[in-house]
Amino acid sequence: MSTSRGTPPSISQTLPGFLPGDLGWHLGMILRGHQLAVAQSVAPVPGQVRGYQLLSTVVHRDPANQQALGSHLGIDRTVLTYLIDDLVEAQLVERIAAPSDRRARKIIATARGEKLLAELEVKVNAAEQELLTGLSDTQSAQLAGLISTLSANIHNAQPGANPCEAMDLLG
Amino acid sequence: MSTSRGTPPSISQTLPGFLPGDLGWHLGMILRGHQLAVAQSVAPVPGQVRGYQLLSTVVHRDPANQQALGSHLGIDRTVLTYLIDDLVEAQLVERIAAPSDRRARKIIATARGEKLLAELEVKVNAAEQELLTGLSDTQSAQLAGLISTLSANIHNAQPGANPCEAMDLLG
DNA sequence: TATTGTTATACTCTATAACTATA
DNA sequence: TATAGTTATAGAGTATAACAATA
Repeated sequence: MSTSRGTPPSISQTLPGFLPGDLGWHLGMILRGHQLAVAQSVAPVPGQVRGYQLLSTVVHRDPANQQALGSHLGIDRTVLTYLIDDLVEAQLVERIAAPSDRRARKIIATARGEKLLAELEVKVNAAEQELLTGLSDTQSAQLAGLISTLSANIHNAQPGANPCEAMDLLG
Repeated sequence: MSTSRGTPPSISQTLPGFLPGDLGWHLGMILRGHQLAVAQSVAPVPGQVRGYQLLSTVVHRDPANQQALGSHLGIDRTVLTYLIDDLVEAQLVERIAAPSDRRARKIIATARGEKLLAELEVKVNAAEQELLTGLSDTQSAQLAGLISTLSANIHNAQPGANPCEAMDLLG
């Protein structure tokens, strides 16, 4: 019932006490810690971390329409509508007609939104650094590289059901 | 407004395109990928990944009572009651009187629960390995070590609001 | 008085389906 | 016919408060 040939050691066997499924447990723990750490920083934006990520994506990645934006954030389009509504009401973003498709709408940041994002990024950056206290610079860089690689792999391995496939449509 | 002195490079500066807050974005992406990857494997257990993690925790970590179990899983006690109810109904776990405290109840796995867990662990292990396809053995081991360290740091840094502080009470 | 677990209630988040306007 | 976005409804998940039993 075990792996029969000389298969590579599973992640559950690389560390003592690392059980099958613990990968998800640790990830959930870290993600909760992250959200707790940045919650105060992103409080001025509606929708907690989601709202911050939306604003950041709009400014830095310039998605062509709401679908691309929602796909990147892993948010369903029906949920995204309400979240954008809140940010529009806070005068942080606005909807404009997409240049190539009259059905679609492009989300752009207002001057106020860009200014707020710049301020929040300083705080979020500090919160993330504090979260990583205990890891050396080398370890932090290793972690950043590994999770980038892994999320890219997940992106490519599940082209049908992944939450960021539409990022190719940016611009 | 930037960091004034020679502070160590933040994780947002260690990789191109790594923005403040992207740590949470990548973690969320990987966590969703993980849950998607193991969802089919853990389907026989009520409560999805949560139910599997509960069963795994009960068998391998033997928490003293429901509070310790819920703290480890990051589940509120009011939610835990219903989740345990479902697993009890499926005859995978049962509630027994805690030896040291007549208020508390200890959750133990039934023979059926232990047998099912052993079967599911093989599948979960395979699913996690597939999720890590693209990472070398060395990289997988690095990742396992880093997220273990990081979740332990989060555990220690937030003794009041962390979800696994009660793991000291195990046994 | 504080804690463990349960229950009830309400709130949030998310998923499903129907609708419009465009392609 | 298919797609982008909106809206409404229902469902799952989560949080708050009150309660009984025990420390």
